[in-house]
Amino acid sequence: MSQKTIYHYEYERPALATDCVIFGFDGGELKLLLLKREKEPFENKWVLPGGFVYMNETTEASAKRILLEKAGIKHVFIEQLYTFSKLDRDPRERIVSVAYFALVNKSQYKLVAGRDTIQAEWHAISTLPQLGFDHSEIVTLAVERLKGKLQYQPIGFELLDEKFTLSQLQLVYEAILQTPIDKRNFRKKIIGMGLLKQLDEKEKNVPHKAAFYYSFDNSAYKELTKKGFHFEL
Amino acid sequence: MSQKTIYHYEYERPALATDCVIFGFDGGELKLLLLKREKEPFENKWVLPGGFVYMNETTEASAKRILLEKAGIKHVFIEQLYTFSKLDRDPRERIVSVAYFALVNKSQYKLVAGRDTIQAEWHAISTLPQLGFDHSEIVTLAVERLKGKLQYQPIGFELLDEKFTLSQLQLVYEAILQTPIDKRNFRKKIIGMGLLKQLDEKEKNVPHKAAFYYSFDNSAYKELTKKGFHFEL
DNA sequence: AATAAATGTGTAAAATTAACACTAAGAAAG
DNA sequence: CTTTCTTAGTGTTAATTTTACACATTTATT
Repeated sequence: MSQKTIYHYEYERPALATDCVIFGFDGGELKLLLLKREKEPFENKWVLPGGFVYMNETTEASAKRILLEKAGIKHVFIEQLYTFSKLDRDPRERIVSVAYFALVNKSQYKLVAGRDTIQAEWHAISTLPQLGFDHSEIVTLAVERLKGKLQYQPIGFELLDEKFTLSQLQLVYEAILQTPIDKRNFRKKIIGMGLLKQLDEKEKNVPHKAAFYYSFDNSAYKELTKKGFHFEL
Repeated sequence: MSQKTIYHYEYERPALATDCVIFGFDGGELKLLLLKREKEPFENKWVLPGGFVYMNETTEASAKRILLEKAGIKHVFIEQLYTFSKLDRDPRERIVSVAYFALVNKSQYKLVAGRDTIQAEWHAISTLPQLGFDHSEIVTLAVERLKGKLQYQPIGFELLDEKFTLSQLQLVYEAILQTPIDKRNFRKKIIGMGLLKQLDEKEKNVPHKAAFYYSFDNSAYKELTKKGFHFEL
């Protein structure tokens, strides 16, 4: 039924792939979604979700497809990170990989344990296992980029529910920037920007004073951006 | 003598190339090195220097090779910019391109007019001609990135001679950031960082008071960086 | 009713940034 | 050789931003 087609080129070509660094946040910690490889090379090692780029898709489309196919994740913040091209980064053949990083509201995605019989798990950034290929390098760069980005783009809440408390948001910043932040100063600054809407709703069933929920006001952000505003924590 | 080898793959592969955005600075203006195409597609249009990635080189090595082959430029600041992968960015076939940007001391390089009989010319950023392929998009991103980078990494002098005056440096900042800067505040700040060595030498043959030359103190920068210092204009 | 836990709030000191103008040096022109 | 032109070099003050810091409030639990 399926006839094998072979493609010919006058010059040798590296294969082109994408890899995804998927960040989540939980219990005050930054996490990473990893897959366990079930084949050589790096059998039983943890790796980033990745795959080859199809001829009819951009690298970004490819990354999004991989997010969906390998982790069931869609409609999330995603951005190109860097292109990795060391000659021996894959022992099988020359593969150049365009890496992307994504910010996910972890609680919204139940891991489809066993999808494609691949094991997928969230790992705390601080206790990552050894990774296959050059994926440690990719992760290191992604974490750096995330740190930088967090400070001059409002992306912290991409890791949270649509409604979040200011304390939750502060925890995100503290976990990623790896530094304690003064509560009053944080609130003053972040509220002062006018990017958050305070909702009428409060937390429920918490064993202490309930906090108000906030949500990111995207239209306000767009307006301000148009006027030359630029976010900075 | 040369037998044509054909490479075949089980799956179709995009071709992989690099393109270089080469910045120079001159007469108070930011400039870009462009080549004039002499073949279809985009015959007689200006484009960025670029070429295919060889199997035995990383994309960065490829970009550096292109810098040298097409512009005679070597040993300069170069950094990966972004990977462009729109399906139709090249009308001939699918080519994914990893773009790099380089900062060059323009006065050090006489343009080898006619190398490969290709016309190479510096164009002011403010008056660029229409570019072939998706190169306008690449340039736009490169300029943005340069603006951002300039403010939190000491790279301004990459565009100048090894010895430069503070006024020259200020001009670089003003041209790229597109904003006037107060002379006294600029000097205070940049000198206060301790990254510049004042030399004994002064300008010569200027029709006014001669300015001292300075040079970037790389070892001081490394030391400071180790101690957690981070540059910010 | 008391306890425990996290929310929410303002002020003062310190540090940084922004604004601003004149003298000094050197070459060129008369 | 005097004047003119051009750019170098330099400090202070006000305004703004950032940092540091503590207690009363609310809610669930015991």
